[in-house]
Amino acid sequence: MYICPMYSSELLKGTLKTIVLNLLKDNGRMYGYEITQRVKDLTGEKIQITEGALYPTLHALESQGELQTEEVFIGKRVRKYYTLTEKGQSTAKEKVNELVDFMNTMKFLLDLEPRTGNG
Amino acid sequence: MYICPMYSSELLKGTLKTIVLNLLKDNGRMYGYEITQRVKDLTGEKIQITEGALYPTLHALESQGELQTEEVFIGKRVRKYYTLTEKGQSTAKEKVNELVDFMNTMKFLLDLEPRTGNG
DNA sequence: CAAATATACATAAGAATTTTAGGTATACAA
DNA sequence: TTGTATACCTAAAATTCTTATGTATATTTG
Repeated sequence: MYICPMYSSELLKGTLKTIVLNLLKDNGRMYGYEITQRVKDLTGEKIQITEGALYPTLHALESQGELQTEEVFIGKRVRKYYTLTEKGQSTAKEKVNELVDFMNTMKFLLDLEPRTGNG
Repeated sequence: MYICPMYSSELLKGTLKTIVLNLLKDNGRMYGYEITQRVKDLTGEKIQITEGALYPTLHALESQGELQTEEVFIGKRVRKYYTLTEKGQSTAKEKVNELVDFMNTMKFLLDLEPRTGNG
């Protein structure tokens, strides 16, 4: 039984930074691959962040001073852990508030009844 | 007193078709400029659809058979009214369902408490 | 132990969508 | 008559993501 189609990918656009910042806010520190798997697991595979989108985003957030990195060796492999900077913490809150506000606005816009008798 | 900043435009990405289809579903028929003004009014200027984004989207939806047009002269000016085709009506419902589902998934993803004691 | 899969990083070409910036023209208000 | 609103349109550039590819180590499976 096939249940969970992914969303048509357009919807995800613009939410990636918010997702990343918020996951790091809740989880302290995470590495890239872990983020992709966590999002996949938590959403029942409905949202799948591709590495081609994630890694450039992580690099951008780092260069903007939102994230800082810490490299840890796991055997012979390097794993790059990301944590929020102070700036990143406030940005995370702003982004989440903005997204919640946006979603409420969208619901209002979409749930509207046909306007009869008031316009 | 300045209250209502627009959303950082990234969030809007991917929602334009859904907004257009749903407005037409609720309002029967509308023309392009009307859509921009309606969205602006209904959202307190938080969401502003630019004409550069809207018109190409309307043309695309029409060429995909989601919309049909009707030209009406207002004085010397042509006004292009858009209405949903049958295909457009079912697409509108699908798109709205998809967006609502997506927003619920996002809220779940963002409202998560730090996971302590279960991993 | 060989092969396949999973982990883990990364970049780059191309696609899709939007912004920004223009263009045209009529209608109306100051 | 000058500015603003209405009403359509297009195109270059920017943004963001997908798809495809590359590299390498670790683990599982036959």
